[in-house]
Amino acid sequence: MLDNISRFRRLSRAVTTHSGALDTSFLGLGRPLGSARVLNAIGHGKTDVSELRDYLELDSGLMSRLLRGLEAEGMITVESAAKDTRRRVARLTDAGIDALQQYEDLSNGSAAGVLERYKDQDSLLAAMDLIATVLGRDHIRIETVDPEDPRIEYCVNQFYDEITSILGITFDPHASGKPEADYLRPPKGVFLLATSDGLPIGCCGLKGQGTHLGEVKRLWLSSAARGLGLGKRLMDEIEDHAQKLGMTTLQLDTNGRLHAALGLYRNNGWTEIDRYNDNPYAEHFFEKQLT
Amino acid sequence: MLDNISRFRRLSRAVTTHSGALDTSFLGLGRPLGSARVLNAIGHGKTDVSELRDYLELDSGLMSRLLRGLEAEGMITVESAAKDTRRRVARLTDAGIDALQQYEDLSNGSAAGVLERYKDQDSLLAAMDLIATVLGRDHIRIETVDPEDPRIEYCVNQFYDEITSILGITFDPHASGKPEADYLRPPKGVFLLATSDGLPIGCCGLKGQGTHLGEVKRLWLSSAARGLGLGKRLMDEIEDHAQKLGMTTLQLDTNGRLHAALGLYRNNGWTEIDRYNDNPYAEHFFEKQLT
DNA sequence: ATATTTATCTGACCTAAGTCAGGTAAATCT
DNA sequence: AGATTTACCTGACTTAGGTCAGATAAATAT
Repeated sequence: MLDNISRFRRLSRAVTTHSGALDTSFLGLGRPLGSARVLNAIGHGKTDVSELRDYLELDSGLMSRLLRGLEAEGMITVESAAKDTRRRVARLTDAGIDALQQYEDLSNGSAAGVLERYKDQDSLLAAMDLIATVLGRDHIRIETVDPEDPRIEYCVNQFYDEITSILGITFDPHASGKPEADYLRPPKGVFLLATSDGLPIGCCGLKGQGTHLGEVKRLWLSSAARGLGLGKRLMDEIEDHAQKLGMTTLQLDTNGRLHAALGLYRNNGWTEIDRYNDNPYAEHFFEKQLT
Repeated sequence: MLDNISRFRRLSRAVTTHSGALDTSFLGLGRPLGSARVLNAIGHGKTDVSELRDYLELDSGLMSRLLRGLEAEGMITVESAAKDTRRRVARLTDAGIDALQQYEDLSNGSAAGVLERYKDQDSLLAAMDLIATVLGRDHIRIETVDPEDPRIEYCVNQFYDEITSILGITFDPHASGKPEADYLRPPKGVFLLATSDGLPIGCCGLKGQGTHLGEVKRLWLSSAARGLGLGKRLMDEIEDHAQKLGMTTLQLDTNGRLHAALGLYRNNGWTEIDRYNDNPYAEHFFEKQLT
């Protein structure tokens, strides 16, 4: 009925109308939007003036004037940094903290209003994650993190949930040989986390023993991140890290019902080998020589 | 990991960044955003100056100056209306039509870029439809339309597709007794269409024979419109129309696997009755007395 | 016919937002 | 130590966007 592009524009309209209404209510607090942005940024930990300028993409002159304005209002104080007295650091006063809270209340209220009124929040949130991730696909970050980082815990739990539902069984992580964190962090291994504007959308671990042999573990992609080539990006980075760690051969196991994963391995230089462990959930075993 | 409200705000950021980029490229055509909005509005049929003012919510002074600017640029001409010479009507010149086309190209290109780069367009579009519909839930319109309206055809095809996939069979609309359009339009019956910002999201037909007995047919809700109480709204309006058409009893048939529909009927005063037709796909039959 | 209303325009004025060219003082390089 | 760079500030200026109080002329009401 509506063509695809109209449907996209319909989303844009809905969201911008919604956040336009939010801007208007922000203005209701009697402070121009520019000052409000600065106040909010300071409240969210951007305290260095240079950091603020960078984050908000403002000219230094304009930035300076906005800070003077907030200072005159008694919302913030600005002091020179101890280390480098050229740098200046902004801090919220008590009045500033109150004002920030008003903004938070407004914006939470407006977001929460939509969410609370809708019955099936999970699918609504999943739809939001998908769209935000696809729109921001060029800004997906991959970083190395500690295997015990809470974001990794989140990813791995998602991973177990999916395996449980796909395999239709109660999956016991310990039965598949839960890798110990020490083997997944330098100097033996590494853990990669992919995020899109703060949301964890994928991970992959490389388990090592200090030998030439490494094992790829816990490759997971959020449903919001499928079809963006992120699986390949993660695997490529894992291989780079493996080489830097002195590995020459990588192995992994997987289940035949994880079609996307099987395709990824087969198309990227992995060859199927015989079973090399007793993981009851694994059916397929792969190996790749690093050159 | 991220709380729900952060996930919502993440979507807002992604969309507004995206349309902010569009605004910036609009500015690349060397015309301020305000003039661009006026030009686009005129191009989309808002030709009366008062209509433009109303639509764009601009002060008459500002409107006037923007029109003078576009006139000086040679994009539009403004003439007095024939009927009421106080009213003025704007019209695009050939140069204006060209300029409008540039804006259209930009905005189509930017939407199309996102869509084309993503493999699973259908689920992306479905996610967009869901969010736009939920955000715009207070602006859902229900109107009576002709049963042969192309938008109804679209809805009914969706309806058949869903039945086919839910029942796991090749559904033959004729076998379920395709109702003839004449029985679904005044004076015998009626057809309702629900739209959200132009997108058809639901429909319901009332089939009549000019007697006291009516039949509810083809109640369909887009997956984007579930959980918004739209099913009940449609049924309530159908009952109102039925009473105005002199009906006292309504009937309908449905399949047991359409759980949401069964729940809707059971919770809204319908009572299950014996089979009243030979529709092979129907398993449950309901009746409601109008008081 | 006169008074009132309506549709638009004009001029004067305002604010938010942003640019740009220096200026100052501290930090860093050579 | 002197030159250069960095971080921030100030003043002068511009543009977009918008408000408000009339002015004008046509349409409508009495």
